[in-house]
Amino acid sequence: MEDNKSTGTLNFIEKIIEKDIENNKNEGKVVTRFPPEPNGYLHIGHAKSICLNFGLAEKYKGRCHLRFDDTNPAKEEIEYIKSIKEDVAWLGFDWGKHEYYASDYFDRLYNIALKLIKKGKAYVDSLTPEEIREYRGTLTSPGKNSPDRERSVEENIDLFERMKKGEFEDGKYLLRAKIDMASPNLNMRDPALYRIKRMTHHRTGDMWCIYPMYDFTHPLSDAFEGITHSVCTLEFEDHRPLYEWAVEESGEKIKPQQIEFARLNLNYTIMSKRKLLELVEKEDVSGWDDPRMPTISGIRRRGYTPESIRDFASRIGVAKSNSTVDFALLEHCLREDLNMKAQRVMAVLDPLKIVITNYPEDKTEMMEADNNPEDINMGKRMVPFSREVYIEKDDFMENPPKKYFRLSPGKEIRLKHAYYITCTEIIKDPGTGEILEVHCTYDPESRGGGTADGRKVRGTSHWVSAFHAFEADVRLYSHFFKSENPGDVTGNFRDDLSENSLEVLRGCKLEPSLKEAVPGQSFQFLRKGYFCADSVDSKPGLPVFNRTVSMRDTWAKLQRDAAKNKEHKDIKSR
RNA sequence: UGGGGCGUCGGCAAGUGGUCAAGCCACCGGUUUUUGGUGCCGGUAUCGUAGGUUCGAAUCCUACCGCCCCAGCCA
Repeated sequence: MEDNKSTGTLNFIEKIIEKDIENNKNEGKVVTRFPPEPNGYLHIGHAKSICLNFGLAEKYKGRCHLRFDDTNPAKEEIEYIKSIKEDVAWLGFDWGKHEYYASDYFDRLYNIALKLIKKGKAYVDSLTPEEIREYRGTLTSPGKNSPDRERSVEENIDLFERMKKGEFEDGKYLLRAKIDMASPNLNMRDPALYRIKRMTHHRTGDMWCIYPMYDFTHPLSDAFEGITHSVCTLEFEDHRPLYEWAVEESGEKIKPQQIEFARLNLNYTIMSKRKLLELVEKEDVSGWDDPRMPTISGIRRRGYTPESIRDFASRIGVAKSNSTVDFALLEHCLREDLNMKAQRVMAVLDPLKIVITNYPEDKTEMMEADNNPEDINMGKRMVPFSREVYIEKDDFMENPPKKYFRLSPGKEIRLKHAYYITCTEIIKDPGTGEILEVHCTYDPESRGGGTADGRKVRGTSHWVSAFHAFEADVRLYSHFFKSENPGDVTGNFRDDLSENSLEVLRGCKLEPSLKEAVPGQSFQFLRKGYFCADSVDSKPGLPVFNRTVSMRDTWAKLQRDAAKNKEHKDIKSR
């Protein structure tokens, strides 16, 4: 991971590594790994871990392995492997030839298990799952030894081999480590090493009837690959003694060191694969890549950039305290990145027609517009202007409040890159009173958006020529959950699903250049936010846009605060 | 009542005995602005609590308090 952006201070893992390098531990090598289980899509929390592990390898000139922890055929699928690889690569990391599968180690793992049995460090247990639980004891009382604990080595070997051959039904026997049933650490009370699961594995097929447990597989896989620093999340802290036991007993040369850090929590977001799967299965979302999902594929489709995610990861830091990061930080990182990169473009999402009465009816002018004022190298483009244009409905008010400097009767505003216009008349539906269109006059001297007399025009609106506009759907996304900590109150996170996290706007008026938008391409819709052509639903010449994030909007915020204050006053005066 | 962790500004997070307790996000002011965007300037903590050690402690010691994780043949 990059240094903490401004200060270059090291996080606690970097400190450990630098000390290890100083002491020439592992000959100064740094090898990390990202070890997903292929049973779901990666999410932003995984991104933190990916950036950490690959970042560490980059920083210390080592390498980072991508290893699929595929020891449980009941939950894992090929589809997930594909998506995981895509997501890691999209984030900008390259594992090169170091793509591994725990299932590739099944033979070696089996042999080490045999070795443990021969050393008297493992035994085959015939207790039922219920009995095992009873024998384990509780948090405050020690467990007791299984009657099978002193089974002879010969008998253990025989039974284990027959487990492998598939002679027994699932659950009949279990290979357990012989450690200490009285350990205050429950993980050390003779943990399971191998269970019988007569099930087809997505990679090894029907070759195996027994599968190794995580606590056995993980440390040994690390050791096999020469991992020096095995970085995982806090909940594995208790497993560390077992991790070290396994590495030690295996006799492998490299002794990887497990280091735990706090996983990412984000407010307004859930980060559990189980819960995300539930959203997919119950069709609360369109799929794993629904733009509201915190999955990497979801935020990618939403329009987030890999750079912004990496920046986010570097800013949140790495530590051991359980913490919840403010979603606003993620949005900030995104805006900062897109501000420099996204082409500016004009799109009217909620159109109101403006007729410029003193502008020739059949005239079209091409107005020159900056593609990005932050980067002149992005050049300019020409935008057609004509007698009738659309502006946003909320850029006009018949009876404006104080400090409203958009269009209103008698007021003059600037149409960005075009002309000053002054409101002269409001045309309403005689029946409903609804505003149908607004008539204005323009100042021909203000072409391009300024005048020689230098008069100040405070309001500037974006616009689209009615004649040249093309229509498209735009999707507005907002927080998926209405509470910061979904499920906090009722215990069910789905109760906090926001009912308006997706708003589809039909027939938005877009400037013609947008017709050519490429799926996945990001734009700044001037004054509205950053939008991205949807990579699934866009068709050639007919893009659909997703709002990635809105612009910061101090005016809207002022309005909200004012409304809130009024509400409070109303309540008080009652 | 067992074991393992964690407690520094509203949210992250530096700091590991010695000038004013970094920085970022958020928030609040001001300024610039052909995006009420961006940029720029400024503002906002005495470190879970209570004792102790010391000339001096967020940093050391003691005792409390609070929060998280662990009793899958899941990872």
